Amino acid sequence: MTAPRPPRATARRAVDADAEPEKRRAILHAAVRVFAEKGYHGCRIADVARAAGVAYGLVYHYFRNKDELLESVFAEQWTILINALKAIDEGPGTASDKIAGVCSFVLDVYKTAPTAVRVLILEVTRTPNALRAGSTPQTFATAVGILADLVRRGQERGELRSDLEPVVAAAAVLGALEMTLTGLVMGIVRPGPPSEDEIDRVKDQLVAMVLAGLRGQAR
Amino acid sequence: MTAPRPPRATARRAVDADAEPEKRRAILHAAVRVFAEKGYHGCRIADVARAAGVAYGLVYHYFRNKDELLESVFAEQWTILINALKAIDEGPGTASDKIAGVCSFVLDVYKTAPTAVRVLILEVTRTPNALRAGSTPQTFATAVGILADLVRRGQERGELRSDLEPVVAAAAVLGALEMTLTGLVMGIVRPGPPSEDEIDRVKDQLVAMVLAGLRGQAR
Amino acid sequence: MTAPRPPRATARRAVDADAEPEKRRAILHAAVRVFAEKGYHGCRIADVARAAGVAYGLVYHYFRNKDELLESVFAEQWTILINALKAIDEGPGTASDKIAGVCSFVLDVYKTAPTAVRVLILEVTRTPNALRAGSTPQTFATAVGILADLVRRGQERGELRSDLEPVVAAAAVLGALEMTLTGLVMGIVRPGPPSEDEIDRVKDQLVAMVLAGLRGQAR
Amino acid sequence: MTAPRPPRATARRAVDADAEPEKRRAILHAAVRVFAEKGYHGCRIADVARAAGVAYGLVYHYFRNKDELLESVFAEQWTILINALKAIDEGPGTASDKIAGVCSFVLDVYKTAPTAVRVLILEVTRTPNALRAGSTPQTFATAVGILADLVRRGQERGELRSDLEPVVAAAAVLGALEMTLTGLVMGIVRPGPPSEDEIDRVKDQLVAMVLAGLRGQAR
DNA sequence: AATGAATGAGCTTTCATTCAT
DNA sequence: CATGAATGAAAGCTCATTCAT
Repeated sequence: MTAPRPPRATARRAVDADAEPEKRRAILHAAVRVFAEKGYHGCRIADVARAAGVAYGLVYHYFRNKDELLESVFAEQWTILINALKAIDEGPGTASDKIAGVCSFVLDVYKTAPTAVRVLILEVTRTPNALRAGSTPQTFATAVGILADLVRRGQERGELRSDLEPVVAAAAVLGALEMTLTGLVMGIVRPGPPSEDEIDRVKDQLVAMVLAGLRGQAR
Repeated sequence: MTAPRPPRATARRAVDADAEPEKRRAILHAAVRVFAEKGYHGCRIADVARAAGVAYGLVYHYFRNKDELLESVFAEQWTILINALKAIDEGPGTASDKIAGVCSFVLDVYKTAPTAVRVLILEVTRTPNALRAGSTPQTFATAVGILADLVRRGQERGELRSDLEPVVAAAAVLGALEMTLTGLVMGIVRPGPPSEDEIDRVKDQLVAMVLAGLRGQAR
Repeated sequence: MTAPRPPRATARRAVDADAEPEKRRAILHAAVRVFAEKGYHGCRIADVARAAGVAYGLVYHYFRNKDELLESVFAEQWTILINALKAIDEGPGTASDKIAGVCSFVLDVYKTAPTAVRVLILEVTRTPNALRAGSTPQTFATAVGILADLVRRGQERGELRSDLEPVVAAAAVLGALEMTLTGLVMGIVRPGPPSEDEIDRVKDQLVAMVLAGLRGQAR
Repeated sequence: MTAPRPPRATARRAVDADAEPEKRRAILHAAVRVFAEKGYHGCRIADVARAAGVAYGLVYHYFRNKDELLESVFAEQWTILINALKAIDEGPGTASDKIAGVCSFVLDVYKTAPTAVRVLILEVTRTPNALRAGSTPQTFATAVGILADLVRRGQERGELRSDLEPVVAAAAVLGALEMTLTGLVMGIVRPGPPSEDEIDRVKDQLVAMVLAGLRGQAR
């Protein structure tokens, strides 16, 4: 999930000066879980603290208030996604490969960390304005932007149809991805939590559909 | 305190017996606006009452509680959408025509009632479970179901590619529609509120993309 | 205490449109008591509500928050004092009479409403800045100003010594009044709550001292 | 983390054994400032630590708790005042001289340490009971007592009028002193922080007024 | 001696809901 | 029908105090 960092020269001192305190991490992770479970307003600080196994007040030691905590949750999740998008973008392959890669990435992460993905994708656009002001809108735009660039270059190389505005195409792809996920999560595709196989099958269909949509038929 | 009002000239009362009271409508409409503006939890009864220009308590005269009010909002909006989908579904034309019709319908409604559309589409999956139990989940499933049927018949008639599960395809189409809308609303496609022309342009691109995706590659 | 309003033509309807709600008054009065008893920070909203015999939330129905409540307490008390000062100022008598009248007024009110006086006099200058910004500083200045005017006119008429700046003299008089009261309240003059006789005796001494100070000896 | 400091050249340490640690002083001084600025309840331990430039926990190393810290602040300030009063009391001169001396002392100290004086004089009577139990009430009474003694001896020597109870007179003098100071501090006498000259001018007027008040009219 | 993370009781504030008029 | 005052549970936030290092 996190890009592989270059190994340290010296292995000692895992805890360095600017390292993030362990409990801060615990709180952040707990927040993701609780948030995913209960949504923005259902997510009580007390719940987060309990889930993280820390005292109530410690949350306020690390985060100014509830909004800042949840902003941090978003920021972190988006950072992960955006880094992944960038890595895919800068990697090898055709535009089609990369778009397929994006779909795969999201659905693969979903397999291992469904709650995180739910938070990331489902809650983005429905958070209160106050929060959005913090970080989300730009980050959302950034994610769309990366995808749009990808589409644009595919168009320039004649790989993708050129009668679509890149941003529009990017948004549509992201939306298809999100709602498919939602359908999976909500048990609309098939009741109950989806199996890995099922996720893969859906992934293939999604990729096929998306690519066909972006290439368009010659007719 | 309240001055006695002059009695009505005509005995309309009997006729209005089962008509929806004007103030109930006002409350419902206000709820849509406030809900769209602030989201589920940010939407306070006091806000709705103020926006509707009625007294606080009247909301509780017409609705048992907040959840019932918001359920009603959803129910109303979904009913409109589902009726439209059914009408399109049952109307004439190929599956492609109908899918294009759905996209057109949603984006056209958006032109005249953007907030309502936002509520309808954006808030569906993020409302508390309590609410979903009420009406939303089924309705959401219903909408997806209609679209899926449409896809299925298209496949049976050889019009659409048959390597996609209808529900998956339906979800993807709905998602593409929703996120494109979101992009428009959030000013990601172009800053500022979109013009009608712009919405139409986006609509054409969306339809082209979606149909290509559902038909498969020309190869 | 409140200036007598012109009697209404019709005696009915004691509760008119702009009348202050009874419970609001109850809360305000309770606030004075609790505030006097426990000071600014010791004064909990819960205490005030209980003392007023109303529900917790009602306090917030009438006052935006704690600060606004306490500001109102101040404003009310000061209004009473300032009105009394003005009445004395505009009444008949020499400057000496009026100054004696002011001392008498304060100590007399103290006899009947000791807590109110304590709040008014003791807490004025020690309230957090936030509160002062609200109302107190101007009002305090106003009270001093009225006294200073009184002194000035006494000087102009040759009744009081003219080698004192009116504001300085006014502040000193007010201070002597306050601290004497404090001494009485804190049992420094004599242990236990002071009797009415005692208050009168102290009053006489105070007046004698203050007037002598403001007249100065010719020597 | 803290770099090792060079050892002292001279073995002063033994001598300093019972000396007050430098950081303790820093905390105490910081407490005076913060306390003066924000009042008892507005004064947070964190603020004091920050103002003193020491770690949070160190405050608790030197003081058992917040109350003890603030008691120490009071105790220190009052000790200074009471010592000065005693020195003046036991020194040479008439009662009038001594009373003038007290006024001068307070206003002179105010010139060099305005915040300390404010704390000392302004906060005395408004601190929570808990604190008073510690030290303040007695000390306050002590200060008044010394002044009262001074007045009594002046009366016995026929220097001051004898129709005043010494405690009452003492309280009034202290009050006049305090409120004049307050007026100065709050910019009621003249806007902005007072100049030294201004303080001196006010002092002369105050002394003249107080002495006239205590001597009574020659009649 | 010195540090600052960690704790949790206590208070303020919000807001859905009720109810008397 | 209509009103809005009244209620109180629930949640956010603060800050004195403790403790491991």
